[in-house]
Amino acid sequence: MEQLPDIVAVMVSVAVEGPYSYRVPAGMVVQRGSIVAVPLGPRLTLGVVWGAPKDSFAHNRLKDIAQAFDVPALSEELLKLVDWVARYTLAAPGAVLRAVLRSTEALEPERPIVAFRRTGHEPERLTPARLRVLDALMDDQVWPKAALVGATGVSPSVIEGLERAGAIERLEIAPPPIVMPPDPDEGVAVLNGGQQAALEQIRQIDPLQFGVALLDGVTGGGKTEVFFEAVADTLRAGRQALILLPEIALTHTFLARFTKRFGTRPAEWHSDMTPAQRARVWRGVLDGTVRAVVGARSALFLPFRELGILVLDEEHDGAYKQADGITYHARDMAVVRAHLAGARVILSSATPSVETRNNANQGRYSHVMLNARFAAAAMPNITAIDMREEGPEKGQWIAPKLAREIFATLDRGEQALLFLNRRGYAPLTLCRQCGHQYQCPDCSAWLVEHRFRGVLACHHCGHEQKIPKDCGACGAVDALVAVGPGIERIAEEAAARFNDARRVILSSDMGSNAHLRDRFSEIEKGEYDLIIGTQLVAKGHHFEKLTLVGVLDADLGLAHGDPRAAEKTFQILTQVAGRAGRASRTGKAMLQTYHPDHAVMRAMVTGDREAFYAHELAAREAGGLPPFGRLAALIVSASEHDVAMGYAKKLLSAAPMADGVKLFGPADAPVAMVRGRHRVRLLAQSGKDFDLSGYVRFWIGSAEKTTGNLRVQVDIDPQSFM
DNA sequence: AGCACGCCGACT
DNA sequence: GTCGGCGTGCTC
Repeated sequence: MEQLPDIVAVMVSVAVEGPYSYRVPAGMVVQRGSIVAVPLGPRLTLGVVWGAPKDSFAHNRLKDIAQAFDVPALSEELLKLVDWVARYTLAAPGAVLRAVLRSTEALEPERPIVAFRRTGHEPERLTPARLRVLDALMDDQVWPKAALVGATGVSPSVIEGLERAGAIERLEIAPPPIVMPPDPDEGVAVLNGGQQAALEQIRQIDPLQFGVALLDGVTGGGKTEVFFEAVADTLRAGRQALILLPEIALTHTFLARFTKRFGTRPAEWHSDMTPAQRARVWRGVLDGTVRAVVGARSALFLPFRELGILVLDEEHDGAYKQADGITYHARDMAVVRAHLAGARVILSSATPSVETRNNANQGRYSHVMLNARFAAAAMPNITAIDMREEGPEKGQWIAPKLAREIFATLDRGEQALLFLNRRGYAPLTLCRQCGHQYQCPDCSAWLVEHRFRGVLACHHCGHEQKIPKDCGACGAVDALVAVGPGIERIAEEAAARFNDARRVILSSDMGSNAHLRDRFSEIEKGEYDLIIGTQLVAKGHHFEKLTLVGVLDADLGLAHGDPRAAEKTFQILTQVAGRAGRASRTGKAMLQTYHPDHAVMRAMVTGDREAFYAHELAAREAGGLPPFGRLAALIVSASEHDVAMGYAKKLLSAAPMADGVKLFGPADAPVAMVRGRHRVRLLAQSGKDFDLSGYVRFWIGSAEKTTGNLRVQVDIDPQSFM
C-alpha cells in the first residue's frame, strides 16, 4: 500500500465539485478508499479518502479526520466508477458518492450476539429442562442463545441457571450472515440444446475480463436458466454476482427461482427494505460475505470488491433510466462498472434496446440468440385491425372483429386479455356547454378521470380533486363528458358486452402489491375469463389458459415526437402479445391501430422483428440519433415562463461553437409545466465520438450563473422528451 | 445536502 | 419594533 502523507483528499458525500483536504491524526491509518467521518461545517459527514491532496487549502484551516471506520476500503474500481459517472452525467462526484454510501448504519461494527457452549463440568442438579439444553450442546457445539431457546423450548432462565452452575459458558459471536452463500452446484438445471449452446457462447467470454453478451430470445425461452449458469460459473471462480431487475417489488417468482437454483435466497437490494436489512446487505457486500445480490438499479453502486458478473434482466426496460438524485442509465453504467472491474455483463431481453442491438451487430457485444425452436412458447398469430375501416361503433372501443374473437375464446373456455396502457376512466373531461377542459392547476396536463375513486387526477404531480357535478367554468348542470378511453372505461364496456365472463381489472393504481399478487395468482388458477389491464399485465406473468390478447390502442406511444417512440411501442406490443399462447396452445393477438402501415405494426404482424430493428437503425442513423449520435437535454425551469425562456435564450447564445454539435430550442418542453414550474428545453446533438458531456459542462460553466428559482437540469442520453 | 446569514414584507 | 419567508453562499 502506498504511504499517504498526513494530509489527504477526502471526497465528502455532499454535492461539492471535488475532494476536500483533511489532516490524518496521529495513529490513524488510512488508504485510498477508506471510509471516514469528517467535520464539514457544523457537523460530521461521511466521506472516502480519495488520495493525495491536490489543492493547496490553507494549512491552518485544515481539520482532522474524525474517524476511520473499521471496514474494508472501497475498491479502486468503485472509486473510478464514481468519478466516471460524475463526469458523464454532470453530477457532482460527492453526489454520486452519496449513492454508494447509502447505508450509514453499516459502518458501525455489528453487535455480537450471545452464544453458549459446554464447559465440561456437569451441574450438580440435572432437571429435564437442563438435560435438553446440554443435549443440544453436545460435541462442543456453539449455539446462539435465541436459537437454543427456540430449539429446546426451555425458558432463558434455565440457560442462565446452567451458566451460573458453571456447566456452560457464555461467548460473544458474530451474528449469522444475512444470507447463506449461494451454492453454485445445488440445483443445477438441465438445459435444453438451445440453452446449452447459448451458455457455451457466453462461456467464450473470458470470465476474468470485461466482456458483454446480449442474451436475446423470446419470453419463456429460458434465458433465466442460462444466465443463472453463468452466475454459477462466476461464484465458482470466487467472484461476486449482481443481478439487476427493472422493478423488484413484484418479483417474488424470480427470487423463488434463484432459491431453487442456488439453494438459498439471494441478498436483495431495493427501496422498500428496512434500514437494518439494508445495512447488513451493504456490509456483507463490502466484506465479501454476500456473494450474490438481486436488486434494483441502485444496487449498481453497492461496494462489491470482487464483482465478476453483472446481469441486467429485461435490459430494454425504461425503469433502468431514472433520476434518483443523479440521472443515469443503469445499463450503460453497468457496462462501465464491469469494464473497470474486469467483469462480464449479460444483457437479457426478448426485445433488446436499439442501442444494445447495434452494439451486438457491430460485434462489440457477443450476440447470443436463444433459439426459439426450443422455447416453451411461440409468438402468437398477430393481426392488425384497421380502425379507419373496421373500427367500433361510436361510444365503443372494442372493434367488432376483436369482440367476435373474444366470444370465441370464452366459448372454448380460454382466457382473453384486453390491454390498454392508460389508467383511469377517461384521459380528458370537458364541458359540452362551454368547452371547458379540466386541467391540472400545476402542470400542463389534462386531469384524468378515475371514476372508481371518484376523482380527477394529474398523472404528473398527483394533484386530485373530486369529480365535479356542474361545470366549474359555466355552471352548466350534467354537461361534463368523458373523452377517450382509459382502462376503467374499457372495463365498463366489457361488463356490458361480455356480461357472463368472469372479469378482473388490473391497474397499478388499484391496490397494494399484495392485492395485485393475489389477483395474478387467481388468474393463473383460471378464476377469471377476461382480464382487463394496463402495462402491469404485460410483464413476466405466465397464464396458461390465456390465448387471446386484444390491444385496444396499439398506436399509443407513437404519438409523441419522441426519438424512442417506435422502439418503446415495439417492445410493449411484443411483450403484451407474448402473453398469448404460452405452453402448448397457439395464441392470437389483435392490434387496433390507425397506422397499420407503420413499421412497428408491419413488423408485429409479419413477425419480422429483424425488419423492425433494421428499419429503426436506419432511421436513427439518418437522423444522427443514438446510437449513431449523442443527445443531451437541458431543461431550464422556473416559476415564471418568461424567466425560464429568457434564461434558456441566454444559454443558447452562450453556447460555444463546436464542430458537429447541433443545438435545438429553446422550446417549451412537451409537458410545459410540472408542479407549478415552467419548463423550457434545449437539446444538443453531436456525433457519436464527441465528448458531449464535456461540451455541456463547459457550456454551462461559461454561461451566466442562475439566480432565483431558475434551475438547469442536464439529462445526458435522454430516453424521452417529456 | 444542510445550515447560517441577510434582506424584504406583515404581524403579535 | 421583530418574526419568518426564501435566496445565496459555504463547507477542507
